[in-house]
Amino acid sequence: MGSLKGKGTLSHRHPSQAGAGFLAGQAPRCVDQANLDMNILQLLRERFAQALQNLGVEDPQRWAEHVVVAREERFGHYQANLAMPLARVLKRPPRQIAQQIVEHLPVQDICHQVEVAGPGFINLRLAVEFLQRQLLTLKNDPRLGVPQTAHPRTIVIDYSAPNVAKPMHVGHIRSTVLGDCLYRVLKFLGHRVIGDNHIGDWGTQFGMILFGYKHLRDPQRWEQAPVEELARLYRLVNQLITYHQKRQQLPQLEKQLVLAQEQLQQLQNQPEPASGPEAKKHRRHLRRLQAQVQELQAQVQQLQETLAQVENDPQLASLAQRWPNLEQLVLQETAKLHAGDEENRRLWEQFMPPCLEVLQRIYRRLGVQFDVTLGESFYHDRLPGVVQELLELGIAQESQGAVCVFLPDQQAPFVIRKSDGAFLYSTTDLATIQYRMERWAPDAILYVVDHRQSLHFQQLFATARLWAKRLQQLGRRSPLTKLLQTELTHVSFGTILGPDGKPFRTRAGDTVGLESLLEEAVEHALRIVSQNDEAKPHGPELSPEQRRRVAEAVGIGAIKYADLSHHRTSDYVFSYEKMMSTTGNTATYMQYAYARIRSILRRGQVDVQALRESPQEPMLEHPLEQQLAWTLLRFPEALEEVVQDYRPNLLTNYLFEDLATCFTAFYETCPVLQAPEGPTRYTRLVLCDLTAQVIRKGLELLGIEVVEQM
RNA sequence: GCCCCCGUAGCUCAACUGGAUAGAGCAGCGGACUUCUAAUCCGCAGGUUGCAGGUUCGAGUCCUGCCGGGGGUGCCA
Repeated sequence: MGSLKGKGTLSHRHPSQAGAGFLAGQAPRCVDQANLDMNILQLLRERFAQALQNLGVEDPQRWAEHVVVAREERFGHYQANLAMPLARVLKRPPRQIAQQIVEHLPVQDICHQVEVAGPGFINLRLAVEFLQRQLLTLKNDPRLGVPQTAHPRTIVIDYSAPNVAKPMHVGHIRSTVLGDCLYRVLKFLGHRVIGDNHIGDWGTQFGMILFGYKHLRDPQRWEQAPVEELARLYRLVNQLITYHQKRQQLPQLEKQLVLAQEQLQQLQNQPEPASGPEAKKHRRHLRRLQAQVQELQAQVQQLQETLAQVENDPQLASLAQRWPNLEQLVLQETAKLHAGDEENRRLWEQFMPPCLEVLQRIYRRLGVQFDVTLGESFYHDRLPGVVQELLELGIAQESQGAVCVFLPDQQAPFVIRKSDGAFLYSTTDLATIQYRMERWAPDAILYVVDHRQSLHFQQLFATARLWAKRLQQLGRRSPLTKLLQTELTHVSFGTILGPDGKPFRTRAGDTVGLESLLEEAVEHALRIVSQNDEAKPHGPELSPEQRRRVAEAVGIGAIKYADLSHHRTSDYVFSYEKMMSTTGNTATYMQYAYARIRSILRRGQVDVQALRESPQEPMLEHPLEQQLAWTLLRFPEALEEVVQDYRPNLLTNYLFEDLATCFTAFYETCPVLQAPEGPTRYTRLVLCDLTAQVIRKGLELLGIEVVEQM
């Protein structure tokens, strides 16, 4: 895998933590046109397309997309803002066009009111009868109105991707949780989805445990708990290597600090320009330098602390002294593994199963699954061939001893083989694309990886496309040529921050282990659950065992929901308090809402199955009932939006802002069990049951569990 | 230096891809519990969409230039 230098903390795909941003994919997205027959929006768009076609408008489908959910309640349920732009094309007044569309619009069975407003907005109000009919179908639909797509695509999702030799940490949450959610949603919509955990099982970190095993192993611990021992060895070797690196860095860093301080001093002594752009520049420069000095001071201090940790521990200090060139030794172990050294291969095979088991333990707890787990080692054999082929095709060339791909409009080359002959992350990723095309010929490959790797993916995608294109030009038959029709998207995401607004770390500057993080969340949840249970008006209802189960769902759910409810490209602050707040947009609130509804059905001894199977059409009298019915019917629309830009927070928005809010309003004003026996009570029970089902399904698609009672 | 991303209420997000008076939720303030689980609900307040131009019937959204923040940048992943 190469040098240990560099800034990574030696984790696969997710080296550490920081910043925000994302790179848009360039190929077609997972948008599906003629998809949802129970999707009201889709239905209306189709009707608009018909009307437009009759009016002789070109490309009616595209224009019909201007039909959207009404921006405000007073505009009705849906609105169409297409007459204005259409006016430019048809060269007629927009109001007139709107009027004409309305006259040709076949929506009598859907809407009870269609009106033209303002400069040419078309506002649509759904008919109560329509809502009632739809609700009747919906209430016994296990898919809750979400049809299977008519155009299934094959989609590979590359997510989680931890390093096997190293414990998972906070940096793995987002990729794992986001990827899992997208996996669930796409699958539910009827696509053929392949979840691939591209683990790091062949890199330097393995060299570390090989070295550790050979020289630092505690035989007794190894006998008793091999996995824990390997983790300990990894941490130990890593700590020693880091020590040496930092030892080397310190003088330089100190020099930098002095330099920056001098510069600052100098600038401060200079007379400040009176005004104008010069003064501005001066101030800006000053600010930057001040920030730099502060940053450097903090770094130096942290570095010294890290060094002291080793030096003040006699055992660690002696180990550090014993192997001053540990880095090289570890690299040698890695190189031997790659070269097929018998002993290292044997150890690798011995280590892998327990390492995978550790990962599996976390995935089980998180409820995350993969279809395949093909790590770096799996592609090992392909790497020389990939480089060879790219050289032959003239896509790559030798430069300064390394093999590089020089891409147009990019100053930095894409290095695919180092000057020492070793392969890189880039090589493996190319081989992985090749393999995925051979095996699945996917329509899309999604990489759920943090935003800092956007350049890498830009280069990777460009290189892979170049490769496919050249093969096609040469008329060679290769599964790779299909890549030209394949969507390649870097689903990037921002950083999880600590309370200080900096990447989430322990006080010592280490990353936080994922397992302890989950543990703490569940503990926190247990306190909340117990507190609530004890405060119930008729006394506690949950046994200790039940409380523990609920706490597990609440704690894990909170972490996931916090992640998924934020815009994926932005950073967010990790806080147990916030994520388990009982008010607001949290899993806890949604789970509670679910439990509450279930409690109603339980208390009323409602036969849910009979309720769902009843042929009786609900009767929506109260405006809030109608509102709730409509919101329930919009579930498919929400999922469609999620998939459009791979944004789960649009699902959480729907569940909380639209559905839960609407439900509680209904719940406050429309008594359910106390309503007189008959259509009203029946309808309200149906609404309750459906809300519960949609919440449950929605949370399930987010990878979050519900509980019947809490 | 160069490249990429971001900037909307104190905070977290919307605004359906150029449409109507920029909307929600937290937090803040004021109300409502012998409850269908108050882990709730109702109301109030909160904005020059970082700044300045431009494109047009119409800009938070598109273009240009600034300001501010983050990330990346030839052999880490």
